[in-house]
Parts: sequence; C-alpha cells; structure tokens
Amino acid sequence: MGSYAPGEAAERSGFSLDTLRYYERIGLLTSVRRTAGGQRVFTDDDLSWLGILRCLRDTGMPIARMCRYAELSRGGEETMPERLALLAEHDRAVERQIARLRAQQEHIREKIRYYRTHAV
Amino acid sequence: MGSYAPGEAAERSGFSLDTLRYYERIGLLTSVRRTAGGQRVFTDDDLSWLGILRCLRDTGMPIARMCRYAELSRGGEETMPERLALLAEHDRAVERQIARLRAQQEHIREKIRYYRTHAV
DNA sequence: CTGGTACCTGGAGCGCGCTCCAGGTCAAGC
DNA sequence: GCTTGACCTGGAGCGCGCTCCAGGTACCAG
Repeated sequence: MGSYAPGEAAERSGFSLDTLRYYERIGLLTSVRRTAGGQRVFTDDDLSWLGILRCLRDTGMPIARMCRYAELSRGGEETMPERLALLAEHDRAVERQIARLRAQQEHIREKIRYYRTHAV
Repeated sequence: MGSYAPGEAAERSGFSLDTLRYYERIGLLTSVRRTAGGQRVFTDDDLSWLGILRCLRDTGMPIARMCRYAELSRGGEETMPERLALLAEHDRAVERQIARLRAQQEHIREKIRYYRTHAV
C-alpha cells in the first residue's frame, strides 16, 4: 500500500500504460509524482482517482467532461456545487441510457420470440 | 404509405442521408430500389429493417456484426438458428451492459451522497 | 559493473462510424 | 423550357479515445 510503479498501477486500475500517460497529458491525472530519474510513482490516492475515472468512462462520460470534473476537483471547496451538479446530471444521463437499453432490449426479445415461434 | 424519398426515409428512420448511403455501401441495406433516374426509393420494409438496425446499433452492436446479421437475413430459412443465436447472444451482452451501468451508477450516487453530506 | 527489463518522451497512426465535399443529375412547379 | 432543390457518386476527412513507435534512460538483480 502507498506507492506503485506504473506497471502495477496499470494492472490495478485496468488502464493501459499508454492510457495512463495519455490521461496525464490531457490533464485528467495531474498529481502523479516522479522519482529523481523521472519515473512515475502512483499513490493510493491516484488509484482511487483512477477508479472514479473508470466509473465515469464506463458509463459513457466524454473525456472533455471528465477533464472539466478534474479541473473542478483541483479547485477548492467552492467548486463543490458544480461538481455535484455535474455528477447529478451524469447520473440522469446514465438513467436515460439504461432506460433506452431496456426498451431496445425488449424489441430484440420480441424478435427472438418471433424467430422461436415461426422458425423450425 | 409504401414508398418514401431518401429525405423522408432519413427523417423517419432517424439516420442521416449519408448514413443511409453508407449502410448501403457496406451491405447493411441491400433491397433499396431506384427510380429510372437512379434516385433511391424506400419501402415500408426498408424502414422496418432500418428500425432493427437502429435497435441493434443503439444497444452497441458493432457494425461488422450487424453486417453478419444482414447477410444471414438475406439467406434462407436455414439461417434461422444462427440469426436466433446471434440475437440471443446480443441480448445477453445488453444484459451485461445494463448490469455494469447499474453498478457504476451506484458508485456515482455514493459520490453524490458524499458531496451532499460533506459539503456546504 | 553489467545486463535486462521497465519506463521515459514526443509524435505519428489507427479503428470505428460516420460526415463532408466536388462536381454532376433528376424531377416537380411555374 | 427553366429553375430550384433534392439527390447522385466516389473518395477524402473527421472526432474520439486511445495505441504504437523510435530512440533513449532508469533501476534492480546478480
């Protein structure tokens, strides 16, 4: 616990090394320390931030929006309302996404039932 | 009812004209008739096929897989089992997708609750 | 000290699913 | 007949989110 080499961070977070470097470049990941020689060192905090990113990413948040969230998180307490608003809005987006998936899934199931009864 | 100009087909299906032409190029849409002058004419059947494509697309099926489905649909009765299998597999994929969304949504909601109680 | 592997950087490239463009054709209304 | 707008084709380009590469450096094991 406490500090992880890049390879281990990749493994634990589920992001590739290239993706971790990419996220750093675009400002999604800013707090990663370095050794004297310039190698990255990830902390538990970094990993938990990556956990949040994974969660937002997997639920379809565009990277630009994640960057906005990251920016707010770097800001102080006064960004709390906006962070909250952003997450709440995303929560609603996920809800809509699930509802649409369910509806479309129902159509697929009808199609399947149709095949089951009309074929063979 | 029965035949639609490209613009109307686009409007009714929700796909852009360019997307309709693209789907035709890659073989997702093969039955569209033409006027003597070469303009497309869409039928109700075309529109209902487009409805299926929209459904598969919106639930995240890759285009290559939709092409496979289209190919099977052009085949005879004997492709029924494979079509059925393809749809059933996709249904399971959608189910997994929804489950993952729900799980991640729960994390987001925890985060929101955290902000609500700790901030302001 | 040496070897080997893990890591570094900047920048180019990729795969998907469209989207746009140039330059021309078709067709309905006046 | 003429205009006007919708449509045609082949092919290039784009936006996203990575992914790969070349050429070089760091660090640990023996």
